[in-house]
Amino acid sequence: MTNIASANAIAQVAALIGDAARANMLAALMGGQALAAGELASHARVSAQTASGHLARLLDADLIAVEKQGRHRYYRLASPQIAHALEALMAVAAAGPKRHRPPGPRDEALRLARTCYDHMAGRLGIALADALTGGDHIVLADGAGLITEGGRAFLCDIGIDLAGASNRPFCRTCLDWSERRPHLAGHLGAALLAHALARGWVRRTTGSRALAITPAGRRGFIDAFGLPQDWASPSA
Amino acid sequence: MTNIASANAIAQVAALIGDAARANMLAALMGGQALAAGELASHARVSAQTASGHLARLLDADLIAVEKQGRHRYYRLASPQIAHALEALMAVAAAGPKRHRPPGPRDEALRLARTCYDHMAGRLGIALADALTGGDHIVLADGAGLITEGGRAFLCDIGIDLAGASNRPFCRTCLDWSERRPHLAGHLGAALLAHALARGWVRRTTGSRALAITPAGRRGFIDAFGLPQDWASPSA
DNA sequence: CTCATGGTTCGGCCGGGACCGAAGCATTGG
DNA sequence: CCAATGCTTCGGTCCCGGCCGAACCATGAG
Repeated sequence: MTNIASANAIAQVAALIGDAARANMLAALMGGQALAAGELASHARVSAQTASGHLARLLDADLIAVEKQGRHRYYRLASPQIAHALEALMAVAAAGPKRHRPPGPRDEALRLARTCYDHMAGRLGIALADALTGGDHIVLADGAGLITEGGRAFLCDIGIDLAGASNRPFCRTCLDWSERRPHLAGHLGAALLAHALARGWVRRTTGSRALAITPAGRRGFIDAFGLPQDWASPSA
Repeated sequence: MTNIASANAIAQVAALIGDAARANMLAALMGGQALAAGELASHARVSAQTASGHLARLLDADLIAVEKQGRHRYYRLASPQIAHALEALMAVAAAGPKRHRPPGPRDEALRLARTCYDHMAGRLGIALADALTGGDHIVLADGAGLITEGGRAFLCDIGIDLAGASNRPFCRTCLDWSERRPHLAGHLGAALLAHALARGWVRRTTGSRALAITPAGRRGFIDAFGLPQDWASPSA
């Protein structure tokens, strides 16, 4: 008898994620921004009442959190742990049944650059991970990585301060579902996205997880991180 | 419109895990050993027919794999990715709703030492992680870690060969659900368990994930890894 | 105050799927 | 060849839970 209580707890969480409407809502929230109930309803393609019911259940289970603002209610993922679990499920789903695997996002903009919870994904995310790895600034293991001493200095020069992270790099990897290769997540991934947004290298787009790369970004990423000139071209 | 195809794929996987009977089966398989259909049925407390149906669905989705042997059919998790996803869900479930959280395993033997898929968990797993971290043999980040040069030599001396892992440490952490602290998983974790089993330091117990620590193990762990004398006493 | 908008609650409908009894295959042993 | 064991397939029941229409609150605007 392995502990059946914990198995049942897993089942409850998984059952919540295991509904198409709720999964679509959670996937939308993986974009990293808080979304209003109505937006989530349209993402999931269900009516407002139905969405409300789903959101109440997700809220009750602490999978999401809510913030009231005027007559809107903005929902977001309750914790990075939730995002991590969704990523792991995504990896399983992508690797699993070969028959009906989604051929990745149709939208070219999404393949190029998008947000993934709180960091960058798509070819941009992968190019950054490759560049940092190639420059010996980070070392990637399976599922995670560490920042080297040189890498810490390098990032500090660029202007990315890994606050207080004396010996705790907070660097994780996340399997990119369009490119099937790992990109940077975790604390470092979030810091990179914040930095790129602050410098105006990328802009969020409304209604999509796609990131728009500005002209300054085209130069900035190449100059600062040493990305190859042709990093934006499809598939490595 | 974020990609709804991938969200639906997640939903299908999560829905499979999100049933109490199937979750219990998968949790049992997290012990790392292949189990026969009948054993899984009793773990899940359902009839053989019901279990068979569940197993067929899990098999169809490539969450588990089967090996026929005589008139038995032994099922196991299809990949470490599956185990990883289950771990992540377990972490969410444990951190989630405060009301009905399972107070951890009642069984003292499980709290002391048990298998977690292919590595060691419980106070033993945590003590090993702490000792290796304290000795600067590994460095843990959130969710992963790297082996230092000294650590590689140290492990090699003990007799643990990290075959071909030149610069790829294959070292992950896994949140221990009884102790709420990370223990070692990944390639290194599996190697440690294999080593302990080979030396006769621990033995698998039938019908449970608990690991029995032999007298040789009591000495071996302390001598080889420098565990504190009182590592087995409850909570650090 | 009154209306419009965003969101939630209530009630009833309905389908998917979990469950078990019974029967049907395979494999091993006598 | 027959019996026992382990597992799967079939058929039928039943209930959980997703869905929407309608009505009900809350907030902000005129």
